[in-house]
Amino acid sequence: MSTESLSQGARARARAEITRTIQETARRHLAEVGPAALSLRAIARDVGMVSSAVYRYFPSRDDLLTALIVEAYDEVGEQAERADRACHRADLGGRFGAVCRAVRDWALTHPHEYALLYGSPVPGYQAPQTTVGPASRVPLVLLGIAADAQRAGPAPIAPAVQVPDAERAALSGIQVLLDEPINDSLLARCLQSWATLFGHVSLELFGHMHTAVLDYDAHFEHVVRQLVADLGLDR
Amino acid sequence: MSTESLSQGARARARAEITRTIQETARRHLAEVGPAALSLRAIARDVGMVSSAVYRYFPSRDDLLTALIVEAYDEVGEQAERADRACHRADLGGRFGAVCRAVRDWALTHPHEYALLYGSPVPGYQAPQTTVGPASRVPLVLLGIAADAQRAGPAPIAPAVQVPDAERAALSGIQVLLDEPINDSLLARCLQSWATLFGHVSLELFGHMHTAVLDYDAHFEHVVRQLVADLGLDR
DNA sequence: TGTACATCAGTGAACGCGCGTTCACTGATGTAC
DNA sequence: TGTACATCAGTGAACGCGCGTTCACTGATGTAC
Repeated sequence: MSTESLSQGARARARAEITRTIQETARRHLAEVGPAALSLRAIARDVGMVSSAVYRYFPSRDDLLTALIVEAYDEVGEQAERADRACHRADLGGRFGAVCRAVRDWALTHPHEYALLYGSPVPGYQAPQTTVGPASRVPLVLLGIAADAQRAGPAPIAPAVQVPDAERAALSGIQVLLDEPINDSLLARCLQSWATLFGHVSLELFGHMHTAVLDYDAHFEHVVRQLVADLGLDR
Repeated sequence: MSTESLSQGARARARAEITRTIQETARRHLAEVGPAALSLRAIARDVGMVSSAVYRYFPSRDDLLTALIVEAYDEVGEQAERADRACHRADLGGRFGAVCRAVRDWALTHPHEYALLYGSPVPGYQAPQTTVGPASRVPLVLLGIAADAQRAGPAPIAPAVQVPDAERAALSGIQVLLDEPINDSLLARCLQSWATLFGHVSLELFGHMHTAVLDYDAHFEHVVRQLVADLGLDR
């Protein structure tokens, strides 16, 4: 008998397991039909319950959605963190590229989940505070690389436009989240690369590069290399 | 009597007018409830018809959606073109910035339309060939600026990463669409800026910059200025 | 250790709603002679 | 110019479907004495 079952009792254990089953089934449905067509009734049917029984586990459809969103954010976040960790700390360009690739790979293998997180907001759904932490994992990985770059000393960084006061102020909200402040020019570049990364993935995944770009992989690789150069990470 | 009414006859004229009314009503609904909640029945109700009557004008919900998509693409496209035209031809940086601002402004004032075009694909909907032309208006404006930049002669362009053969090949699909080829390095940068632009707008509009970036306008302006510099348009 | 009671998972029916699409039909508008 | 016929817009009912959520209830599992 595991500690878990000892500490929980059979009822609580069953409850946890069924909650998990429902969420896994929901996740499978999400992957197959997408966020818009996700149906509590269909999930219940698939689990083998009557639809009203699901309410014992999730108070509403939105709560189930929240669970899925958090799970998905955690998944991309972890992929990104793992990719970062697998690189030598000093290989800043390698780390940045690995993170970008991890995000894109996850998106390509989980298109509907990606759309749930980064596509159109689900109508009527208001994301609760719970999602904020998981949602910031990927950005934090990118910022971590920027922080290490700064710590490594001034780089032959690509000529960056001067940061005006307005932008400095706009970025101060991020600065307070960081252990030590990042020079604004690098921080701005970092945010810009964040937009480029997700912009590229969204345009690709949502079909806007169709017929124009012939080889998505090659183009993405090139863009990443260019971003590394622009961030001054290729030393 | 207008030429239109003469050449068309009363029935055809009425038909055109009602078709327009339906589409305008649909557009209003789209702006209010978003693509996912768009309902043919609700539109018909609002127009003052029975739902089945709409089928005299649009063979299916998807055809109505296509009309809205084309209309929206044409709208952003025209805004972008107009913004470009309003600048001095030689002011390449100014033109690029104006186009970026036009796209973002349109997105901010038409969030649901933006989501329809650049957000998650509508489930079950397959965009027909008709949308391709209107969809490429914005990219073509950006490419036009790049072409003019090239025509203006070599620029003190920001150090660009060398374009490998794979990327060159990936971009050849765009080259054939252009009047005269653009140097691959600039073309790659141009596509990258396209991703940054739409990435920024999507992240902003879909709520991912919340609490992190404090002043969206200021940050966007800075990113645009940086893009102009990276593209070598600030001469 | 055994019994009485409380807790809780799951049922099944119902509420109230909405959707896209089809089809036979009516009645007005246009067309051809 | 007037009449017969064809075209076509719009109606209203129906098909068949699905959804999220509530609620009174049953019966099994746990808890306290």
